[in-house]
Amino acid sequence: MSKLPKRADDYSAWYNEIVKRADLAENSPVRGCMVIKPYGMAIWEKMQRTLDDMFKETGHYNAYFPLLIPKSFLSKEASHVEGFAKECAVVTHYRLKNAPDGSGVIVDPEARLEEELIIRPTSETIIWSSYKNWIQSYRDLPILLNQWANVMRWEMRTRLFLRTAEFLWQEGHTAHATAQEAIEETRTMLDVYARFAEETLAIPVIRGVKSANERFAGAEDTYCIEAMMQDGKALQAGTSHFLGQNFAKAFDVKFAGKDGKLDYVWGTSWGVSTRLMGALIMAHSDDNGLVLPPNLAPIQVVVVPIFKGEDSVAPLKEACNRIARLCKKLGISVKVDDRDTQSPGWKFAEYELKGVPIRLALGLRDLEAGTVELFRRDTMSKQSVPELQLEELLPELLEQMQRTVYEKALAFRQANTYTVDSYDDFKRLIEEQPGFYLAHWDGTPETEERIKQETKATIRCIPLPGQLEGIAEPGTCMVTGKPSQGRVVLARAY
RNA sequence: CGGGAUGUAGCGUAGCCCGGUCAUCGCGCCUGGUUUGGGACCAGGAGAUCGCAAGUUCGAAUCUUGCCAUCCCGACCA
Repeated sequence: MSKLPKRADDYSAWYNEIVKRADLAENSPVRGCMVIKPYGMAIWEKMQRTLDDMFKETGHYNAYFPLLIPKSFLSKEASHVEGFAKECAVVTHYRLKNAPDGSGVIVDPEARLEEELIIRPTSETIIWSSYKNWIQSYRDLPILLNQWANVMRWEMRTRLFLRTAEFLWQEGHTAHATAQEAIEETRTMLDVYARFAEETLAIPVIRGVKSANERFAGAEDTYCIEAMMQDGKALQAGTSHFLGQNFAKAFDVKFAGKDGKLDYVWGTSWGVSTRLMGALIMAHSDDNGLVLPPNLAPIQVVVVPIFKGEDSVAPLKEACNRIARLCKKLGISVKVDDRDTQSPGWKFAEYELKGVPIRLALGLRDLEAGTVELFRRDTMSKQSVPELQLEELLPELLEQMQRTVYEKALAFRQANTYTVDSYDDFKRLIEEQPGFYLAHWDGTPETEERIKQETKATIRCIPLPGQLEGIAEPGTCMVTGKPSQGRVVLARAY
């Protein structure tokens, strides 16, 4: 097996190769759609489990709504349909038949649907059509639902995990009696996402608000978490929307308050997708392959025996199994790879490619000395440790590695974040050194559009208070010189 | 969807310009043996209607046209 492309030579080739070689996903026969392979799915499942627990802790329940949405639903909220119309797949027929000329099957023209169905690009509309039936009184509120689902957006250019036509995600949809409560929900979920990104994915994020141009179609406000990838580009890792009464009005969802007056319900929606897999890869991995934070690694410790002659097999296997039992006792996911069909060197390279955090190798020398060779993936360093110390060492080390991976990503972001005051400087610097740029902006969509046209950079977010040092002071817009309340984050983005 | 490139075995490739024993090589795969402290070695073997479809021709991987897919650059986007 040859080496991966290097990040410095061709970042996107490196990304594409790592996804395939680490056995995460591959392209399918269907344009823009991916096959998520078992190892990739195992990582996604770990993300799901952690998030799902966090949603439940914050009072949410799971539900499931249909894949297909009546076409008429989508058009009820004007800006929503405008945002999604260009990328919808449509079901028009419900039957196939044999072609008269025997060439296969064709769509039966007799079986045309009365009303065409849209494959969901997101589920606000179908969910709010149900909420209309579920909500009459303030006593029915709040409704706090989440669903794990697939959605489809007919993208022009796709990349595995980062942008696929079909992707897996979760979408939360909540309904509230007051604007205040809905806004709090929006912020709570943003916080859940930020904690998940930082504690589980080990990716530092900036919490912020989107500018009007970048807002979700149908939302009053879109909050987001923005992460930096190793090529200095930004990736939106999660969004939480305050929907105001937009969908309640579109679907006529009213409730009677304590005072007996009817009012429209306030809504939120929030989601993260398999795109997080892309974020995970691009935030941490290196030229040797994946680097997984221990909290997400399907295999946290792999144990590899190094055989030497027939007589060494039984005792080495026994020692490996002894270590595996210890790991299980400690709640560490472990795999013993005692195949004699692959050489130790092959296995080393393989598990490095797959990002297994810790590798323990042991041969006859170790058996005699009572040691194992311990390799950690994040630093690519080896040391010999007494087997008896593993019980103490492994949990400690996994925890430490989780922190190290996070700190490395944070240091990278800090090293690639710049403050800039002149638009000419910005235009030059964004070419020379990709990263986050903190600059003053006059708050108008026109200026934002101009920056985007001229530099391909966008306003990633207006950071929430306390997110970044020294950006809260007022100043003047770097483009127009008009007043600005504080600095915003600009970057080129995925 | 606009501009560019590519498509030959599971993967990476040679051949294409100058149609005709050219389907080449490496990895991987299978069998047997020797091995195992950083992607082992030797011997033997299997595997390809040269992306798909039409056309030109006595003859097409090679020339022409259309389509499909992938990658890069734009527009769009989680």
